[in-house]
Amino acid sequence: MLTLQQIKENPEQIVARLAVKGFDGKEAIDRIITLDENRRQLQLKNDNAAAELKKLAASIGALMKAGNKDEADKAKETVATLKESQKAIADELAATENSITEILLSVPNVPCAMVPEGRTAEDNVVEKTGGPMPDLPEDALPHWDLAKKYNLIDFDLGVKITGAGFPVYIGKGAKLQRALIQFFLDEASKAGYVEIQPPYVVNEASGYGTGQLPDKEGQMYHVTLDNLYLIPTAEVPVTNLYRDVILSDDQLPVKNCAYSACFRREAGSYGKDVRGLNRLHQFDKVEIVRIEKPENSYAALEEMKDHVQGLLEKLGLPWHILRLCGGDMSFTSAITFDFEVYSAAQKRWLEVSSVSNFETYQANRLKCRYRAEDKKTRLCHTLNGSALALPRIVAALLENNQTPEGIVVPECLRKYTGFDIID
RNA sequence: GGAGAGAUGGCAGAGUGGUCGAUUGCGGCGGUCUUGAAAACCGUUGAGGGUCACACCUCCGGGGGUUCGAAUCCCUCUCUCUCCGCCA
Repeated sequence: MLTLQQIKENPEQIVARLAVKGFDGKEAIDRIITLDENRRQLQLKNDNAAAELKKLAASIGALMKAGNKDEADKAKETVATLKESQKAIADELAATENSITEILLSVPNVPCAMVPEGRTAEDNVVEKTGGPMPDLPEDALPHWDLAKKYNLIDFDLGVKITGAGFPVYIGKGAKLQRALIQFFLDEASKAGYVEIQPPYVVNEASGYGTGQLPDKEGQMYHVTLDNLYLIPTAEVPVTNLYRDVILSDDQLPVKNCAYSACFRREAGSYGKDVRGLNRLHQFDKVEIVRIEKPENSYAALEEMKDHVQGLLEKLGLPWHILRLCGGDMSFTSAITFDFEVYSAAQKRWLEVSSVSNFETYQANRLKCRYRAEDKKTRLCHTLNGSALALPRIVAALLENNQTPEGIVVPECLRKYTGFDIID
């Protein structure tokens, strides 16, 4: 969530920037400012009353010790009335604070200055394109047919044992998965990311920390018996490692990577978007997470983009980078770049990575701070990105690399798969 | 699943109703000494709100209660640890 400080510093600018996201924040921001003024007054009243009560309690203690019971009893009476009025103030203060938090939670992050205006995915800006565009024959097969032809993935078996969206990878299909995971992790390590193996199940507090709760509750699998949630991305456990933490100078920047299976209910998805590997309830992903000082976060973002681009280049896939417009960005992001690869048989672009800077929005909820040079605590900037999500990479690899002889495995993966071709 | 113990500042660990936001040790920071370092010694060192800055207020796992007064007593929830059982 946004900080009160941010809002108070420049409310007009915040409202103007929120409009880029298609969010009308005028009312909320005005209300927050009013409530905050109110809060400070109540705080002052409350503090004074509390101070008075403390003094009285101490004096009663002294009177009792001195054996002056009458005086003490008299003082007790004053305390009783004062206490009642203090309680009323305290309640009002608490209510005001709750209202402020509630409104703050409903206001999305402010897009940074580089975010283009726009409402939908149509308005995203193609920033950069690369990779070899394959020239496939007309009868090229989509990946779901290839998966069947070479017995790599069995969607029906997944349905049998679990349900739609839970594919079973078999033989070279399974090995290809493992190879990609290993490749992505090794590349991340080379780039200086410390590998983390997190739990795949998190508690409620972690869900709130990264903002999946309360808004996106329906998107996570919930283990009701133990009130735990299956992670939708490793971002959740990894970022929450730094919840309620004050990082020292030598701990920054934090660069973590993590492989995890990801679980998403994807309530409301349908149609061609969910065919084959395009959208799954369980998939594999290597995530990179960074925690940075504010002044470094945009340089870090560029570094992350370069890293992801490098992966796609090594895999030899046609890619482009989209700078998401305000309307297509997530609630919590200040800026997001999506990477898409071209899946040549489906003849469509598939999103394989999303790299975002959350600035202090996520850190504020997480209470992830660092000790600045002036010894004060400041909120960190948090960033994350997929590097990369497997299913659509697999879809594109299968489709783009199909030949009459079989599916050619990219050079960079061969030492992990142990084979050059799927036939 | 059964039985028990516990949750206090970066860590360890005191504190069982009255200046306790909290003894002490370790760690961190600053200094003295030293060519430098170590050791020793001295000082300093939680977070949030509030203020121009002070003052002041809140926080001893969460919530509620008793009391003039609670880290300390009561209720409740959550979590952790130990032993037994089961098990990768």
